[in-house]
This record gives sequence, structure tokens and C-alpha cells, in this order.
Amino acid sequence: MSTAAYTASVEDYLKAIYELSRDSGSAGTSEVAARLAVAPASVSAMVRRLVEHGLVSHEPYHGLRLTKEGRAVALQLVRRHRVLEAYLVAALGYTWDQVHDEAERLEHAASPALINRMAAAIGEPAVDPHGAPIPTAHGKLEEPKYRTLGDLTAGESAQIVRVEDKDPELLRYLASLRFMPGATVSCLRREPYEGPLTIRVGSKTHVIGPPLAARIFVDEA
Amino acid sequence: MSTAAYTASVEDYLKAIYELSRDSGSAGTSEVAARLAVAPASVSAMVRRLVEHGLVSHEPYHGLRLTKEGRAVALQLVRRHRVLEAYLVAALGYTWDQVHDEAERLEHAASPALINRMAAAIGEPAVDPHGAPIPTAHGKLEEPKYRTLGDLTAGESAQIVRVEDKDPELLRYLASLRFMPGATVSCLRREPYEGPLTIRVGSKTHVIGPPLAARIFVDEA
DNA sequence: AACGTAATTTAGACATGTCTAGAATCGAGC
DNA sequence: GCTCGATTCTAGACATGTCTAAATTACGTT
Repeated sequence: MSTAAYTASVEDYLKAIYELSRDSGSAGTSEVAARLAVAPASVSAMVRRLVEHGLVSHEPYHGLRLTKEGRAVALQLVRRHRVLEAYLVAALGYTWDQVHDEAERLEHAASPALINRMAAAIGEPAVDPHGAPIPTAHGKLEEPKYRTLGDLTAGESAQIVRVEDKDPELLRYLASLRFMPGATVSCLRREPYEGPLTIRVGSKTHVIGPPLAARIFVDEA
Repeated sequence: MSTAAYTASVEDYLKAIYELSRDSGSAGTSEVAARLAVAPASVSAMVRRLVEHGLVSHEPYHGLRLTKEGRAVALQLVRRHRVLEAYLVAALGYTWDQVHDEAERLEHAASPALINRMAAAIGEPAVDPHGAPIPTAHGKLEEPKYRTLGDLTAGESAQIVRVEDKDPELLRYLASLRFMPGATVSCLRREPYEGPLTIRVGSKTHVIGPPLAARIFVDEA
């Protein structure tokens, strides 16, 4: 519980650990260091404090896990971030490649009340502009594991539901291809040996490589 | 010029010095300390750094002045603060007593681009919800010195143009009296020896003391 | 089972911004 | 012109969050 106010750094570490351990269950020191662009030693130092505050459990040399409290803090930050992104696009005319950095700064300063007002003003969206689901004010979040565009077999159709959100250049490229959440796509061809995929979206076809295809998430059409 | 990014603390000090020296020409160490709720020694330490960065000039024991660069930074912060206040009221349904604290946190995180979008979205207001003028994106600000409600002579009428903005309780009280920018007021009576003033606004009359009257600014009706 | 590499942690340093305690300075009143 | 009280500055300490360099641990390979 606790309404303790944590520093921006503490929140950033918790969010990083949350996102890294979402798939693998736990996060490694240098993974966290890489994501936050700090030295591994800095992570060790911070982790000591996070453990003291009961936000993280740490088995030395074997990884980090969030406690219940740590996860709650992380989810509130994720909510603030995603609501801000959605609001900037829906209410202030931002494009989806411009919102990540702005939200990254605002998320530490915006009060929960402001976030709730913003969410209400744009109709309580369920996902952010990149298709990432928004936790509720009570910290509930369902984050389905989708297949990626690279998992489609030739001839298969699907709907784009989410894309990776951190790289503005990637987002501009995807927008130019109309590879955006809601779009229906068909896999026309798959070249063998990890070769390129031919994808149709609308009336256009594009050839993309597997690394890009792995960053685009799809669901049943 | 310089697009150097200053820390939130540095910006806060510059804003405090700006606001304190606006009237008196220069600001004292303990005035700044009181406004920022820090010890005078902390101000001395910070001032040393501000001088090194060319943001403040300091004649030891005799006060602080902003340099051109320091004033530019302060004015940008003032702009961010006042645009945020105006936006929260106009676009998100905040009341004028709720916006100061929220804006105080957001002002350090909001980019100039966001501020400009917010200002555009609500029609480029000239003043914030308390009547304080908003500096332009280029840092131009005209801050007239108004008379106060306490300066009115009996029988005189005027228009409220601005009120002090930092005390939420005061703002709620003023709102309950309809003492808000735009309202036309008449001074019906002034009791002698710093006595209370009888003020009419709309169809109602209120009796207020000189300390309160001094915090309400008026102009020709 | 021992080795070597990679990951992790510890040790010690630094920058920022804060504090308390005490020294220096100013200026008003005598 | 001197003294006293208030203001301001300096000195030294501490908390947070970061770094580099060096020590430690884990684990796959041999």
C-alpha cells in the first residue's frame, strides 16, 4: 500500500525491472543497467536501497524480482506513461513517434489525479498509441502475449495490435508503411532461411526483414 | 542564449530570484531561502554555482540580480507554469485553487513544444487563471503594476484583474465571494484607521480587511 | 575437477543539493 | 565612531545517485 513518494530514479528502476522480468520472470543486473543507460555498479548500489525499502527481492548473483509493493509502484508509473502518451496524441496533436520522450519526463511529475482527468478526457482508452494496454487506476493490467508478424505463415492474415514504442525512427517508418494497430495484414510470402517476408496491408505490399517483423505484434483478424 | 538544460533546483532558484527582485530590483539571501523553504546557507551554496554559470550576479552581503541569461531561463519557467495553470483549468476542469501545486511539479518536466501546444489548444491566453500575464514563447513579458483593492477610495469602482495565486484556501474564499478577475467591484465604505472595506461585487456586498484587500489587484473598470 | 570468461558485487570517488554550527560582515542606534 | 543584533557567508557533514577499477562469483568447457 503506502503512498510513499519515491524518487524519479527509484521509479525508473522499478519500471525497468518490471518490464524486463515480465517475460523472463526475473531481471539481471546488467539488463537493467543497459535499459537505463547506467553502469552495472550503479544498479547494484540502487538495488541495495530498493531491497531495504521492500520494493525488490534480490538473490545475489541470481537476479531481481519486484515485491508486491514494487510491482504496484511500477504499474502506477506504467499507467502514467501510457495515459500521457494517449493524451498527447488524442488531445494535443502529437504523432506516435513524438510521445515517448515527452511522457518519459512527465510521468514522474504528473499526479494520479491529473492522469485520471486526462484518461477521462479522452474516453478512458484501453491502450496507448502503440497498442500497449493501460493499467487501471487500481493497478490492474492484462498484458497478453501476442504472436509477431514474423510468426505468420504464408497466406495467413492477422490484425496488428501493438508495436514496440521506444524508437521514434522505427515508428515513423512503420507509419509510412501503415503498419499501425488496427491495420489488417496478410503474409503473402516467406523466403526460406530467415529471409524477408512479403506483407500486404491495404492495397500495398511491403517486403520486410525478420528483425523488424519481430517487433510488430498481431492477433486474429 | 544557450539551450543548456538546467536542473529543477536551478530553475526554482532563478524563478524565486526573478519574482523577488521584480519589485525591489534585487533579492536577499534569506528572502530566497524563505520562499524556497531551505536554509540560508543552502542559498549561499547555490548562488556560488549560479554565478559560475553566469546566471546570477552577486555582490556579497548586498543581494542577487539575474543576468540576461538567468532572466531568460526564469521567464521560460514562468511561462511554463502559467500556461500549465491556464491549460489545467481550460482543458481539464481544474479549479483555480488546484492548479498551482500541479503546475509547480510539471513545469520542470514539460518541454517548450508541449507548452506551446497547450497554449495553442486553449487559444493563446494572455493571462493565467489568477490574472498573471503569460510570457511569450520568446520570453517577452509585460507585468503591469496594478493598484490593489485596498487603494480604492470610497465610491470608486474598478475591475479585478489579478489575485495572488499561491494559497489554495485564499483562492477558494475569493471564489466564494466572486472576487475573481473580470469582476467589477465598487468600494462602498472605508472605515478609518486601517479599518475594513465594504465592497460590492454584483448584487452582493462584503466586508474585508486591508490585508486581504492588498492581495487583490484592480484596474480601471 | 579445474579453468577462464562473463556477470556481479564491493570499494572508493565525485557531483548535486541539502543541513547545522560558527565566523564574518553590515548597518542602525547610541 | 563603536557596539550589537541581524544577515550572510564559510566549513564540514550527509543523502542520493552516479562513475571507474578491482575483487568476487557463477558456470560452461575441457
